[in-house]
Amino acid sequence: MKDVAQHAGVSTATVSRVLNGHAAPTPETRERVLAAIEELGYRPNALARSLRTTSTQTLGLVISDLLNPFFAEIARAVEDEARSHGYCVVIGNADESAEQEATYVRTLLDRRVDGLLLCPATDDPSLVREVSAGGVPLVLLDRTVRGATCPVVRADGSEALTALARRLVGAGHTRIGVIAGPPNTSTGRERTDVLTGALGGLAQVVHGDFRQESGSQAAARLIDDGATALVAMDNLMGLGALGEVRARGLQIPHDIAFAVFDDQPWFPLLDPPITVIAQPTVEMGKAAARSLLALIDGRQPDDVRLTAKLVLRGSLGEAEL
Amino acid sequence: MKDVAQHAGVSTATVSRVLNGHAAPTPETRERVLAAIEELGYRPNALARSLRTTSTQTLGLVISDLLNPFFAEIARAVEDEARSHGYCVVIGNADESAEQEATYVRTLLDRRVDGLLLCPATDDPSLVREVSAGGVPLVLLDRTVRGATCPVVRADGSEALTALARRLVGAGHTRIGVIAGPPNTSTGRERTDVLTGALGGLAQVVHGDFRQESGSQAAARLIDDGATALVAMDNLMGLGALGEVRARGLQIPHDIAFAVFDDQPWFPLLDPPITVIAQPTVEMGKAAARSLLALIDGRQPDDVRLTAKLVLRGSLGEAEL
DNA sequence: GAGCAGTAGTTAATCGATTACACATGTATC
DNA sequence: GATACATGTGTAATCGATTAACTACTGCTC
Repeated sequence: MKDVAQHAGVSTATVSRVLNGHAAPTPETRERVLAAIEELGYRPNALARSLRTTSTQTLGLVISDLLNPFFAEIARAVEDEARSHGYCVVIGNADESAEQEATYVRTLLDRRVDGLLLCPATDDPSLVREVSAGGVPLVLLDRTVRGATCPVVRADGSEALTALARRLVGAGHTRIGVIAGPPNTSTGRERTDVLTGALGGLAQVVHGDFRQESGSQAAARLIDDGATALVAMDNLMGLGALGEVRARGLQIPHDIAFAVFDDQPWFPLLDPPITVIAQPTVEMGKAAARSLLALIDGRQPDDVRLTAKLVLRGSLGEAEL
Repeated sequence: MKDVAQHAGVSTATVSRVLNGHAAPTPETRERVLAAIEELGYRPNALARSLRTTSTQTLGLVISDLLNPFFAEIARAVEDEARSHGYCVVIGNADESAEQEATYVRTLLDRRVDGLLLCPATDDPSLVREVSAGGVPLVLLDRTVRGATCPVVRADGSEALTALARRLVGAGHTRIGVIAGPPNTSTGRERTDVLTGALGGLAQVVHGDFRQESGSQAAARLIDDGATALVAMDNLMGLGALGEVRARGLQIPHDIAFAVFDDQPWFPLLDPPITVIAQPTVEMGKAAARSLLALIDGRQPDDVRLTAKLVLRGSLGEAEL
């Protein structure tokens, strides 16, 4: 910057004003400065700028698993929305581990992100409290924690799950296997509660960990126990469960009905196409980013609850008639 | 930091020394400083530290599309490897647009990442030159550019493609549709060249853009032109093409043989399971991160070429006998 | 022509860390 | 007892920007 100033025959203050569009420099000075910048190929040091202004124009996003297309889509949406407002997004991968999540959150805070989006790995509120205590704007995404005091953006699957339950019961299923998420996550618990509630006593629940492998194992147990229908509570466990169904040579929907919470582009390609509860992922990501930006702006955004929808495709068999 | 120093009755220099494990402070002073840090809940400002040390312990990764599971997996692997060496990764989404790619690269440079991993959207070397001119360590991943002067990490699919071609020809296919990547990407061009070369005059090539939609369109044209086999050059175009095949009610492999470059966890679940050329994505990501860290370390890593493998699963029909 | 307002630009403090150098103290050597 | 050397800590410059406070100049009014 000093070089640029010297080159243009002005002070660094003037260069800074040109750079930030401040209300001072003569058009003529402006030109000279811009020419010098161009000539020297100068680029301002964002670190120094941020140190001085205490604003990094960066949002932190900590998610459970980048490999989960659900989160990848969310990340993508957050990023799009943030960029359109001049913000960058730094993504942290917590790998469904509370410990790694905490590490990442702290790293992002140390780097002074202007705000944080968090998909909490567990519903333990201590990390959230820590962030809030630091005064950093925080929005929870997809999942919440006990006694959350910050805005939350999530999808509401109650209606869809109830509708799904009604169909399964109506079709005469009496042993319905539910491959649930971990009970210490809000989504894991709530989805399962709603579904099992709506199924009356017909549900058999096995908990997985939102990963593929746990899906196959849970499916194996449930099938062994005589389930005639399977509902997986997220797409990765759904993938695992499908693998198990295939491995056993069972036909969907003839031998077993099948549904998944979360849609994926390839579900329609299976034979039969898989019935799902689709979450508005892109909307969730965008809404969360908007809430966070509002918070950074000093406004107080409301919680956002978007609706997940049941999409019938055929894998439930007669339940879809 | 000043507060901590005051609290512990020492100077900021000593606090800094304790923080960085420097070879000076007395165990007793150390304790006092650590106690003060604990008590005040002090966390060092990474921006200030980076400004002073000119090291951010951060790598930049610019990829074409986070929603493409291939890149998501790479991102994940890069991140793992980087973290295990104490580095963070900032991911930028170029969306297959050269312009957005350039914007992102510059943003990352402005933030003074210690090094950059780039999956270039086109084979135009100007951006790479710009980065190199800035003296920032750079490694290319998956794709290269014309006359690249930096380390490149990629997968070599020649053998696999040749083997695939041999099988298709051997099975008597005479109109083989190739859904190719954009000709201005190194992977798009090379894979297509190898395959069409190996197919003699039997290939019909339609170029897509590595996205799902272009895959369906290309498939539609090729099927209209009488193709009896389809090979998609990446997983997203493969997904699109599969959709088109299904939409037309064609049976794989009876009506049409099908193969995709890139594996996906759900390919084995289709009926029949899809034959693919699998790239060692995790290895690619890790290798790239390692190369970049070596470069940052002042060493000169060699290019890395990993081998992609043909995985036969049944979607080629008699070509697999 | 003195006084005042307005404009363009400079000087220097500041953000929060790191680190070269200086200094004080204690120990070993002759 | 003087000299040398090691050790632990403090002082202050520095990284590269922003910006409040100040100065210099121009032009206008009375």
